[in-house]
Amino acid sequence: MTNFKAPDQLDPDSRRDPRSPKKGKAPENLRAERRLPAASIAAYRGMWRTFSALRHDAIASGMEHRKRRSRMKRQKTDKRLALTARDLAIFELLERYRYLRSTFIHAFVGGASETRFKERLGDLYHEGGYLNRPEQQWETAHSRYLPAIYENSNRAREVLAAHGKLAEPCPHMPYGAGAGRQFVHSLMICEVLAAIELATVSDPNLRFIAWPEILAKAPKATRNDAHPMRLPVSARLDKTIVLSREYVVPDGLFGLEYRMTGERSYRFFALEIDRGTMPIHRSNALQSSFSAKLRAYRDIAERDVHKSRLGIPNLLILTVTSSETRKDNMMSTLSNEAGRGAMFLFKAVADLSLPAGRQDRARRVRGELWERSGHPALDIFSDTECQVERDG
DNA sequence: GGCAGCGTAAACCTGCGTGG
DNA sequence: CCACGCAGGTTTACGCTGCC
Repeated sequence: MTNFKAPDQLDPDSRRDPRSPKKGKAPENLRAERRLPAASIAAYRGMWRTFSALRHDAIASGMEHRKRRSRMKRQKTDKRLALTARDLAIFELLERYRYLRSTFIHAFVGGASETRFKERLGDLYHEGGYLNRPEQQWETAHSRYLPAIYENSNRAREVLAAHGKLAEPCPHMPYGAGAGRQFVHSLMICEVLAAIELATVSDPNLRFIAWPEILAKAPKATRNDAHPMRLPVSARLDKTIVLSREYVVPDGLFGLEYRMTGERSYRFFALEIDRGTMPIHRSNALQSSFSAKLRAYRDIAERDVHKSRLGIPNLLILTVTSSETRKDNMMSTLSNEAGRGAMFLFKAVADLSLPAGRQDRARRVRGELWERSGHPALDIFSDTECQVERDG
């Protein structure tokens, strides 16, 4: 049986190191949760054994040595599980980023020991069933050597709902049918966005602006739209090019707030993840291609769609590709077309699914500058060249 | 009421075994 | 081959009981 604490019984201070002195007393409700009727204690005194003691006895007597559980299949051992505030933080994080590896989750919600943290994730998966390990992750060749990928189960969502913390799912990570086929793509969106957000959390001069905040400040018509992230494109871009697409939906949309100087400045970004599946060029402009997408974004910028539709002052397009060659091809495509080259930023990121060794995956995104065609490379974490905007 | 002792729980650690 | 699971151990906090 899991020992699930009711919403009002969570220890708000459970993330602290218990060895460090705690200021004040524990909340009354927590103490109430731990209290047992005196009669029960008297009845059980002397024969009441802890779970771990029982487990030690079982092993000592040679009755049963517990086999290592499969990482791919849920297997309960009836270990007690009391949810903590940190567990809720994990659930909240996984509502924002549908798929994240254990190392990313640890980087966000903390804990002195990553090993111990992974064990906790294992408990939330095996014992509580609060987390899932999506099966698609085991299909890739190196998956066994990589930190496990987690997502929330419905049970985690029920807990969040009980605490009034269940937010709307992010539109680029839909929970609907068919989302499974987009697993690798969705994972890459999550990892790139999470790496960028992680790069900001340790820097007091930076603040990550997530999609819900952008949407909350968008014009009313957009907020009421069933597909607010759709950015409408002109049907006819010029006399010769007609695009089939009526809108572009970025893989991700986020902002960065810079506080390096007294004034706050902002940049907003549309993220495009390219896994090499879409052709860069196509002779037929009606078919989807990377260059058609670039034209669509250029059209959006020229008509200030980002301002009218989302209420954001600027928009840069980040394209993350899987190889240097492909990135170079994309950038040369761009150089053949005049104007607005400064808004397109490129970075080739080595496959995030491959073993990273000692290298921090997050640093691969933060580490280098973003390249531009015909313009100097840009550090998106620095406010140079950044438009200064008043807050709000 | 105050305090010591005990039990429980939840953090932490290192070291080693092992599934796929 | 590597992350994860597990064993064994420590530290800290807190509630309960019994004693003074």
